[in-house]
Amino acid sequence: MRLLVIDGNSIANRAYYGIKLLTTKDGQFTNAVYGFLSILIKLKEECNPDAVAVAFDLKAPTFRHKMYEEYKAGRHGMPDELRSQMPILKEILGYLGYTIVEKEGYEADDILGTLSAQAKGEDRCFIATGDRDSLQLVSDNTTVLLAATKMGKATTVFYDTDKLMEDYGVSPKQMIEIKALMGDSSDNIPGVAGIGQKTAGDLIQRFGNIDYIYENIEEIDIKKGVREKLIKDKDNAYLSRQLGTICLEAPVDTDLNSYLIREPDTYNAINLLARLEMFGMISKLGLTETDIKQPEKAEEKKNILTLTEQRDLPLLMGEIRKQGKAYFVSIFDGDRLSGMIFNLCDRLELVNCDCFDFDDFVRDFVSSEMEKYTCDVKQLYKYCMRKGYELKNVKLDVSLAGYILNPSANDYGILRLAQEYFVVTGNEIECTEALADSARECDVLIKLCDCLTDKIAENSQQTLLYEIEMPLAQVLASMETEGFLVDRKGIEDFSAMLDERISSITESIFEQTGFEFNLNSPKQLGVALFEKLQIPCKKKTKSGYSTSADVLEELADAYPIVADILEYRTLAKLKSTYCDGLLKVIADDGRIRSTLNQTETRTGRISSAEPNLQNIPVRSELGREMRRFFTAKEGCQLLDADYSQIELRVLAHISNDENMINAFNNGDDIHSITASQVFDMPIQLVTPLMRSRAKAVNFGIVYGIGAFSLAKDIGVTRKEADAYIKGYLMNFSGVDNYMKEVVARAKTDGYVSTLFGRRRYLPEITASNKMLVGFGERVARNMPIQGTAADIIKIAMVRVYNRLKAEGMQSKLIMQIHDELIVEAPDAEIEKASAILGEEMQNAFKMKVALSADVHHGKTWFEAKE
DNA sequence: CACGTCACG
DNA sequence: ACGTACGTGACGTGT
Repeated sequence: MRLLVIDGNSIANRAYYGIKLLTTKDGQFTNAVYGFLSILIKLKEECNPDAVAVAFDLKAPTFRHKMYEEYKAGRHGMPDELRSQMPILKEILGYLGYTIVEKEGYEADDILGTLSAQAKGEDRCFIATGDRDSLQLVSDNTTVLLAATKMGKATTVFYDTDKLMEDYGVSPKQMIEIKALMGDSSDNIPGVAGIGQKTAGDLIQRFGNIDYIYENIEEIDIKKGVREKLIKDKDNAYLSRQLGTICLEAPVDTDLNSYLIREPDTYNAINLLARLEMFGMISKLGLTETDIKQPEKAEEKKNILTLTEQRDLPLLMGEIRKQGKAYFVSIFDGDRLSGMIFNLCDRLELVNCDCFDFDDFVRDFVSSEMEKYTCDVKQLYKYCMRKGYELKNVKLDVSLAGYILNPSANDYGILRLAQEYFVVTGNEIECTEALADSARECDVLIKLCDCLTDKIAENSQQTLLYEIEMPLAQVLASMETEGFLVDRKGIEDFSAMLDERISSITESIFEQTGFEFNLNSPKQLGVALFEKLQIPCKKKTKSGYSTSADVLEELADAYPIVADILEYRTLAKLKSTYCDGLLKVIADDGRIRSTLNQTETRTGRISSAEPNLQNIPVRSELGREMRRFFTAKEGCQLLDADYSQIELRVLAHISNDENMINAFNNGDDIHSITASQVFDMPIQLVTPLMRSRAKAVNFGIVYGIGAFSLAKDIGVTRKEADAYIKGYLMNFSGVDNYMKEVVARAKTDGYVSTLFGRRRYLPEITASNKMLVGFGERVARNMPIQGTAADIIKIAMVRVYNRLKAEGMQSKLIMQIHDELIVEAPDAEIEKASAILGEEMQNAFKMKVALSADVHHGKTWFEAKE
């Protein structure tokens, strides 16, 4: 028999500290469980055991150990975030078929020792632990697997007697002798004061054990100081040996047959893992839903995927219509719709467009009034737009519903959502491998829709889902389809110009250093600047010197080379990301089509990717030039409208701060007003410096503020920054109250929400890690503001899109940059479209302060930004 | 694939 | 004593 004995506490500890904190959305920490299971999978592969015992500490708090516990509680005690995971870990291990061993008054170590001693006659015994204490248990047939984390990757080192001799130069038994001398602070074993690992190892290698050492203490060849220390702590050495010897006779079940791996309880295991939101782990552990023996399931439903023949399409359409609601998934192969699967309750029906032409069917289906329930509807909207079909009456996109219910996930696919919301059907589907996932998606779709619809109603998030996100999907589809026309030649020329400037600045830099290196490597740059050139280093990162712009800027005046490097960075960024990056993605028609993600951000904003058009340079003069290459097509102009101070206006509204509301309603410049109030002087006397500091304070408030960071940002002392914040919160007491309230609510509810009910869960806000709590609090202060602003511009987008369409105009919304919308409008429509844009943005939502949006137009984005 | 850096709101 | 503003995405290096 091959026996694997795991030190449960030690491995859980390694897992907990080796993996960043993870939580489910309702706040249950899961990282230790996740890490433990990952290690377990690896161990099983490496050891191929027949029997597994997982040992846990269960120590009675005796007097001696009480001190030890208290000591541990102060320094290395088990944090609550880990403690809460232990029962769950034990539960899942049980379901997976492993036996847990624990005994009142004994540590896991003792159980490892006892079972390994018991396994003497067996083929092999493996002990898995993170703790070097157990190395004394190594024997001819007992191998200790030491789990360690190197560079964030879990590694195991196999210790047999040879390896032990190689690393420590001693036998397993002698490990105890070493410990007797060096002690172990984490286990409260005193050892001999002043003797560390090095000396202890050396002594035992030379003399074998402490008995010999003490019997011959005067004769043996050791340094005087060492001899004195040994004599002084002789009692401690013997006590330590006793304490450090692992018990081999713990009263646990020693019949190794009791630890044979059992058949897993798949049903409970999967359900628990799903509750822990560890969906990937289910398959990693080799559990599959079809394995589930569903105890309480009465109906023996078996879904069969049938292929619709061309001639049966009208029949299928009739059947869907009869059902009233169409539940379907679309299968895309790139931009091509390669098939659709419909859920007809008693079976799944595949319409495979590779077999025949089904354009007519698709057109009839999408443009029918049938209620449609599906997933990733933006993709289908885009397909329909390209084909010139109208997609009507989409009732639900489960991805969007999932995102509204919890925006912190990374995957909003049907199968993951089904697991998250316990929609497990276990139906077997007969179909080919290629279609398996789509078929399973379609299979769970009805139940998932019902479940998510209920949850949305429970949370009162109907408006958000049905009035904002669902209609927005179509708007985004249209924007993605339109794309943004760019001037390829312009970018190419700009790129060539940058190239020349980069060459010359590179040359100049290497002339100054006297040697060449890779300027793009922060590592090499750090070495060059701070070692070879001896420039004083201001800040370090975990992997070396920091060479970020804020550090370099401080050095730029004193060292011309640093200024050159900053310029190089600017030019290199412009060239690689903005010139070369964009040139790569220009379509044949000269337009760039970015993907606008609707389920990406935790605040409700949309994000833009491949390429990201939401971060085209604007702040620097040279970078801003890029915007000259984003243009309107022949006969059109770009309209650019941006909200003025939308986040601060939102803050004024939701905090109901009279002072701030009045400032906005008077049409005052908010940063100047803030300055005049924080610095307590008439607005006419506010200097530009004061205004800019006040502006930073306003930003800080929106971001959740800390005096330290504000100080760093505006270059004043911490104390001054603190005074600014205090002054701010005194003057804007409504804001002060709001900030306190929102944090308190986050702590009681576990989430914060926007004016429109968009939620973000903040499980970390009740953690014991102070940094994590601090982060949670800042997010709690920021998300409702950023998120409400995001809600508002989404409403505006839907309304602008619908108005332009309803009025039969050719103007198209083509881009959104968080508080800014861009429309491409035919010259003849400029005025009307501008008016629509401005009106819809300003009227998107009525608050206690009016929303204000400025609209400008021009041939290029550069010109349209006034 | 993670990290450092930097572009935007 | 320590680390410190919110939300994103892309590029290049180096493990």
